[in-house]
Amino acid sequence: MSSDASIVVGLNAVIVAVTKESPRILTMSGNSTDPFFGDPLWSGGSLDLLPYGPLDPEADRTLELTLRGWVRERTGLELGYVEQLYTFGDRNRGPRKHPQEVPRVISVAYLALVREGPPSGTAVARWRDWYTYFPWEDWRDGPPRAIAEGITSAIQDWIESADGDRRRAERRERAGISFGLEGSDWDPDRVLDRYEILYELGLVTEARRDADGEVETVEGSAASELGRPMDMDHRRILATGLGRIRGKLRYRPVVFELLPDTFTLLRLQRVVEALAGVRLHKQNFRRLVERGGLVEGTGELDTRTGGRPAELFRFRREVLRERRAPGLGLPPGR
Amino acid sequence: MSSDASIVVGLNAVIVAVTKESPRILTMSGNSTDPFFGDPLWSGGSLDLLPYGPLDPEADRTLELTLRGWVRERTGLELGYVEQLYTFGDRNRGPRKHPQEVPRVISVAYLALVREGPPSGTAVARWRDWYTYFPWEDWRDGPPRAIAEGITSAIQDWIESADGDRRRAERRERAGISFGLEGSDWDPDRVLDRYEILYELGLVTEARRDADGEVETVEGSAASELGRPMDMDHRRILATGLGRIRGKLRYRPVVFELLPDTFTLLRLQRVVEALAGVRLHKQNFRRLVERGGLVEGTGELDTRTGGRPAELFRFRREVLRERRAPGLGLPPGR
DNA sequence: CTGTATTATACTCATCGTGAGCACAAGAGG
DNA sequence: CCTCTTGTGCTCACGATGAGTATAATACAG
Repeated sequence: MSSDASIVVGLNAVIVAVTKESPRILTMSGNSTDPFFGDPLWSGGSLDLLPYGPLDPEADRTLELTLRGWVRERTGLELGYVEQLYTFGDRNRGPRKHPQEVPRVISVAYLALVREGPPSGTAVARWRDWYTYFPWEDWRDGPPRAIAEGITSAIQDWIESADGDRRRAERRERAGISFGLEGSDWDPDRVLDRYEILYELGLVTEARRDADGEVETVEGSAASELGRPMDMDHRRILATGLGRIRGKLRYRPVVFELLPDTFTLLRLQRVVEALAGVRLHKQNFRRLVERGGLVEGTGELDTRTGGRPAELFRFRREVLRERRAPGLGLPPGR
Repeated sequence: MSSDASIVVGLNAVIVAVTKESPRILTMSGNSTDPFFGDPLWSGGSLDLLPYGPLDPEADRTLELTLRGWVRERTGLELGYVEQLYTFGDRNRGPRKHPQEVPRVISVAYLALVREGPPSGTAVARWRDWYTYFPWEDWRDGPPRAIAEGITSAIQDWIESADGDRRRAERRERAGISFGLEGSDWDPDRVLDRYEILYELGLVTEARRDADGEVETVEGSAASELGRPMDMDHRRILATGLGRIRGKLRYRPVVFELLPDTFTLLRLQRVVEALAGVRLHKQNFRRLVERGGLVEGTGELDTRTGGRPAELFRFRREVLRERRAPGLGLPPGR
């Protein structure tokens, strides 16, 4: 039963780190012919890819161990927090080049957090700021240009162009919830919803590629594109990961996986803001984090702050036992 | 790459309904030779199973549609809310009967909610109260007997029997968080954590089965067992589903998928309590639900309440746009 | 060595959500 | 008519949260 050879199972990884105030993910260029990572037989060509590894049925006992193993081997990175993200198994994921020749691909995607460090292993991988792929998700310096120029009006057109009042209302509601229009707040977690709407609107390259057959985006061309595209459905996977980590921040102390052992409170805040794509109130953030028992001061000070020296803090692991949902950041909204 | 025939991909479903105050899941008896559901070639034998269906690579476009399709076909049920739960792919899932002959099985598990109704299709399926499988999870009438008689003391023994202070402290912490001992609250969501500890303790049948080779549990025997066992790792999958739905209740209005169009507030509360396994404060629940805009009254009254007639309410879908996390129930704790 | 910029940290205040209860309303059944 | 049962409105205390003011401690320019 279903041991048909036309099913392929692989693992994908969204590997996140934060450098300074920039959230980064590990990607590989599609041109690489890395024999282990990638090798996208049925992919589009030169576009970016998420790290990919096939599943060896004889290999490690668990999927997670398999993932940790090949990431270590190929990049030298030791993954900290790892969680399963989602399993993608729909047909027609990616360009419809030779639909009939393409096997059914089941990708089990994982989200992983690492402390920053250069990729050092055998793979051709590099860190990129994730807002390169999702420029409309970064609200730290006010509404992103992508939103102001184009997205909002494109959405209005899309709403107006629906057939009938009912469909129009549906679109209005959906867009409103996702993009925080008409009374709704902009919810940082809804990354996937937003990407999918933009896909439907044909505003991301992948949409046209999947529809028209093939659009080889040369580096630098299509300057008007919304964000850097990825191969296959990897940007969708990335959107899923981004949304997941933003949600997780609220109720699990996962940020600390991205930070060194000790850090100032501002550093912590900047990392949270980088992930959330939103600015936070400094004093309240401090209160939340200290009074919530998430951190404890080491007596030491960091003098490289530029102003008054800041105390260095460390994560209090005990908090896991004490509080139910020891997360932080991300205002709950209305 | 990995199109090896020794990988098998299938779908599992945790299908939930609530009858009166009893949360139920759809299970099948392992003895059935249903040609579609089940047919557990490498399973243990007579134990209960979750609905299972192989993945046909040629079939439906998405995994979720495949699932909806075969559930409709075999049980006549139209699934409401469906979400992907987790993908299980570890080796050695289930009895080690013939380890070498067993293919690597990747199971994509889904959580689905339905309004109650008898299974009517071609499959040999039946509803069971899920606390049959997890008797220690039902705190609606105070601490469950399973906790009082046995579990607590077994955990104490387990903690004491660890090698060294460090390991002892680790076990104490882990058990404390999971079972709400020593200052921690009992968190309804941690269903999987608890099941895994009981598994490690050897208190659930599956643990001994997996270790010893084979323990065929005859109906009625092993009265001292903690809960009704299931085949393979299906009880683990079920625990995952139970935990997920409890967590989801907090921030998504999923309960309404289990209720008829109109209902009294007490009915709603009972359903939430059934899922959460915890009693809630009536007046506050009412306030939460009404002032949160989750429901709206229809003028009608239900006179079959036993006391004063209660107003019938309906779910307000608009709430999805208005509030960020329109969930309910489950006290946040400490 | 003085002022200014920059960051760190303490404290206040209004508001709102939530846990816990009291009180009363409106039916059914003896 | 009394009592039981369920439904519904309201209060009160407390803690979490959003927003802002004030002050401390450093670097650096002039």
